[in-house]
Amino acid sequence: MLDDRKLAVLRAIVEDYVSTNEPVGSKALVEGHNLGVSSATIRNDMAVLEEQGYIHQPHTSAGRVPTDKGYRLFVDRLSTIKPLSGAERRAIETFLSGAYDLDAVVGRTVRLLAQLTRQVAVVQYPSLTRSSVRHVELVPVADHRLLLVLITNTGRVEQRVIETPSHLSEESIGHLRALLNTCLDGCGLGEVPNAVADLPDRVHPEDRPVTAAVLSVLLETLVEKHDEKIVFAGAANLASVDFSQGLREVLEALEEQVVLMRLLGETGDSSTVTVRIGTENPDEGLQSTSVVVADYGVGDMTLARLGVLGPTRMDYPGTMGAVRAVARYVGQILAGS
Amino acid sequence: MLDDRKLAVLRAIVEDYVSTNEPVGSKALVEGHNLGVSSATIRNDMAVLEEQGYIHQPHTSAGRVPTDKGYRLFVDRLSTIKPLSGAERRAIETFLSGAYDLDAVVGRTVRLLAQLTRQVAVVQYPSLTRSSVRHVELVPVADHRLLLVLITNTGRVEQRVIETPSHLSEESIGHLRALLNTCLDGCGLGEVPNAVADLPDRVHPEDRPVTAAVLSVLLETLVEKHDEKIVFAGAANLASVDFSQGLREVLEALEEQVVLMRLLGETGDSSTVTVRIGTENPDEGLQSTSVVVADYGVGDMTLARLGVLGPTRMDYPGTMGAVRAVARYVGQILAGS
DNA sequence: ACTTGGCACTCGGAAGTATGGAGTGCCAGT
DNA sequence: ACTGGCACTCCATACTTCCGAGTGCCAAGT
Repeated sequence: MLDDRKLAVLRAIVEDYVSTNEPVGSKALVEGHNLGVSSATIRNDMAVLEEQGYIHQPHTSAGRVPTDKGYRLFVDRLSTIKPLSGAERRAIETFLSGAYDLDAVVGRTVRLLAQLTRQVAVVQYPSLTRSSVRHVELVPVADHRLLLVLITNTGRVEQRVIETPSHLSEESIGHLRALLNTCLDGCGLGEVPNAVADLPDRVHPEDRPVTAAVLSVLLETLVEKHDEKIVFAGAANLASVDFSQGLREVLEALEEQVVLMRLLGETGDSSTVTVRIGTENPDEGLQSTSVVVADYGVGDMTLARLGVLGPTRMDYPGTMGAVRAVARYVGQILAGS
Repeated sequence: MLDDRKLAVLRAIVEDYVSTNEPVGSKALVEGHNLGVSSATIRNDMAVLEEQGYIHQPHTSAGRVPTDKGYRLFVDRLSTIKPLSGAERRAIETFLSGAYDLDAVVGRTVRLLAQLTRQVAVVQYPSLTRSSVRHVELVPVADHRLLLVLITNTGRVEQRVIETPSHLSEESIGHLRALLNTCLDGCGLGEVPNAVADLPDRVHPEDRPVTAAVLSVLLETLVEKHDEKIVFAGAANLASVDFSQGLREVLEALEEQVVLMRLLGETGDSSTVTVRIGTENPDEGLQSTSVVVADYGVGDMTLARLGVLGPTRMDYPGTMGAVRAVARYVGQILAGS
């Protein structure tokens, strides 16, 4: 259906359009990319490509612009992920290595990715559900108040204040703490409810109400924090692109946690980097943007996702390279901390 | 210099311009606000106001637009802070009361304020330096690793991992924990360095290296977190306003912690709400924006600031009302938690 | 000493009118 | 199957015109 030359033409169109932001015509193509044929031939090829829906001309007598379908083909078959330059790698390394806690890691990552790609970066915090309990701590902070601190193996720390029905002695607290930790050490967060089910029966009867209160807060915390936290950075980069009136919508979408969740959504197959182009996006306001997403994690355990959002007219190979590289580095950093 | 009628004219100009976003002419003024004089008189007044620099005409034969100086006069002498409607108050209350931890409080506050004012909201986390220690916790998480958790009376929780030079027994940890807490309970964060100065001498000699490590991390944490955390929301609201090309700059400024810090900067006098208009702003990219800032805190202790950023052409009375109200509610919420 | 109606003047913005050129589609020739 | 040539389309730009909102000023009125 599409011979090699037509594919080459499509690739050339995408590349030129991405770099110039102007519809590209047959003449420019033969000059810029030595295709070895004349502009008339190219025009014929372009006519075919247009008929198949890969490119589109804004008006008669204008050059061609890739369609979403055209970008899709380009990403799937015509481009290879571009590895980062040495300088960029070093930049990533130094930028990320100074991070001392999870917030810092995520914060730096998102800024780094935004800067590297000159687009909007989105990073999801490591999943709670897929991580496990490293430690539970109970701290009395006032007479009828306990602070519950939950530390996961991914370095995430959640804390909640518990109002206790009655006063607790240091001893009871110590006992409860010990119990909790033996029950839960290394326990996957999903299994916590089961693991603590019989706890109330194992404490001194008069401590049961307190235990129940603690457990209910603990379980609540797990449920509430189940929806993952997501941050973004680089919104300023949107301003330079000219979205046809859609800028406001894009910004609005970015501020909705739910939309961001969907945005990183299912990373389809298990390939390293997933790309969602234009109308392939679920959200209404993002129909003229593309998203490049990668999983990140420690070892072969996927913890969460990160990605980049930009106009469909985007440097896909470069962006994919940056996203992949950053995802890897973050995994390493998390593993080492 | 400026008689009452001229002030009334200025007020009318500001109000009209804010609501219509179009330069306002003498005719529109006499029609909209019953000033009791003819348009010719108004024109004379406007000429004076212009000469004094309170208003400005974009081009000959256009209406007048307030200058920064004009807005300043309006804010200082011509307007009163507009209290919120009952519905708005209730909205604030229900929206904020569901927050369970500091992150949630701040997160909800910033979104609420953005929605209420339809502008960009900025909220600073409660200051660490002005708060005090409620509890310090040491948790062993691995063989040579301790987690230090610092809980302040404002509900803020900081955690850091400590690499210890040698293994610590549960007992030593318990001892150290107890020591730390007796030393530091209720201690202002600024006084921490003094309070712990003699700690190494009070532990068992063989625990001294570990103690030193813990203390150094503790002090580090205090220093690092000294620069306050700031979040913003509502960037989408910027898109609806038309900044003369400056949108990108504004977005960039918003993403710089440092700039945000300066933005909330000195709340000049101790009045409830401070307004900084246009070129009064320190930052270059924000010369065409105004900022409305208020302190918030518990009782009469100021913890931090929050505010709103928008175009100089802004509904000052309404915005000031919203900022003041939200600041008060946040204080209440923090006091109650 | 203000205020007012009248009037000439200015100038930006909208709407209409050329014009140039980039790009196309098609066709006949190699 | 490719190429050069050619007529055609139509967007972008620049230029002109024109309308009207708004002004400043002045002379007359209170």
